[in-house]
Amino acid sequence: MLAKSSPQAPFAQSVLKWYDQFGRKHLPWQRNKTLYGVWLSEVMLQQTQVVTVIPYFERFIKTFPNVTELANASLDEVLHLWTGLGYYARARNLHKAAQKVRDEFNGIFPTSFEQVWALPGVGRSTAGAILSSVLNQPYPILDGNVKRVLARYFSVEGWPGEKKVENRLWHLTEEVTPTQYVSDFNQGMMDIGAMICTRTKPKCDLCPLKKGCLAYKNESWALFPGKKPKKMLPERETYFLILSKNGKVWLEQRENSGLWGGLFCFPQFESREDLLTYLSNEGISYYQSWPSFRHTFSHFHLDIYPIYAEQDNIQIEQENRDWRKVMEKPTEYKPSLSSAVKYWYDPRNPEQIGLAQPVKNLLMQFVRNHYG
DNA sequence: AACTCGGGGAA
DNA sequence: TTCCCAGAGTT
Repeated sequence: MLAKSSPQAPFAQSVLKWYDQFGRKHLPWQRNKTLYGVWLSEVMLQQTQVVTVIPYFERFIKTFPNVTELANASLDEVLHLWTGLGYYARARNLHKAAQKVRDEFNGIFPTSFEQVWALPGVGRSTAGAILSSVLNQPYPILDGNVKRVLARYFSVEGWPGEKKVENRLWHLTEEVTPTQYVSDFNQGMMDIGAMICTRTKPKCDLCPLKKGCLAYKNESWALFPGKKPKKMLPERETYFLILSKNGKVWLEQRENSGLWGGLFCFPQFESREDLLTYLSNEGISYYQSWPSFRHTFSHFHLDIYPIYAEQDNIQIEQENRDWRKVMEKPTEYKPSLSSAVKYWYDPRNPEQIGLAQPVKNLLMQFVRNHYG
């Protein structure tokens, strides 16, 4: 649980000395450190690179200067600011945690490890990162950087996704983390992982830890950490209906869990036939297929087939359009999402809502075609 | 223990 | 293309 090493131990001392000279000390969340700001940055940085996070962090801090303002915002506004960052459960948990701090801690961010760990979206590593960074509390961390540094230094075999390997790495980071100067040490470990002990072509000649590093000694950095067993990503397909009405577009809000949870999306159909049947039943006969594209998630490929249709000025347009015959079989329309909220989105006057990245891109395409 | 959850940078 | 990133929650 707690750090164990002496600050004078060679490992800790090497990291601390290197950090003093070369470490990163001016990232946006490192100036005027607060528990709120560092918590926000740590959640954003989960599975997300620093350069990607920076603009999102700046917007969040500007919009929500403190945890209470974040708690009092609507979830839609939070998701709107999170749009494009991915892993949207982080945003939902962030909002929930802010309300917990507001309601249970009187708006004061908690300072005990157990209380911070109990916040939604905060695991052991993130809790340790927050409290060590801001308050210098002696908790070790274990993110992707630290895993890579330790796996190489100690030649830890196996993929860190396996529980056994992860437990071994947690034990090692406890052993190596000093009981003092933990803030600088943890930041130093992450900086070494990000700047020196990189995934490919590590700069071992510049590494303060090369003296005791087993991978350096054996020239085996490429073997650590062990790789995730790769498997074929399944392929799925979906048909987006981009239905225009008086310059607005029909969106549905997805349910608050699962993929793109809480975000707004075009109505989806499992097949082209289903979509065209719906249009037919609505008396909409003009449509056009937009170019399909592939959107890849962490666990499957999604081939998206956008179909654009409009239902304004139908009678007038009727004569100038290249009409197509669509299916006439009457079928009940089943919403693609059971608890979906129907919503007419005005791209000229957009509400503060969350949009999945491909939806956002298609809406930009719509605006260019329709207005521009 | 295995699965679910995004999007993008880098090679 | 493939890998993986300041991981956590659910089943």
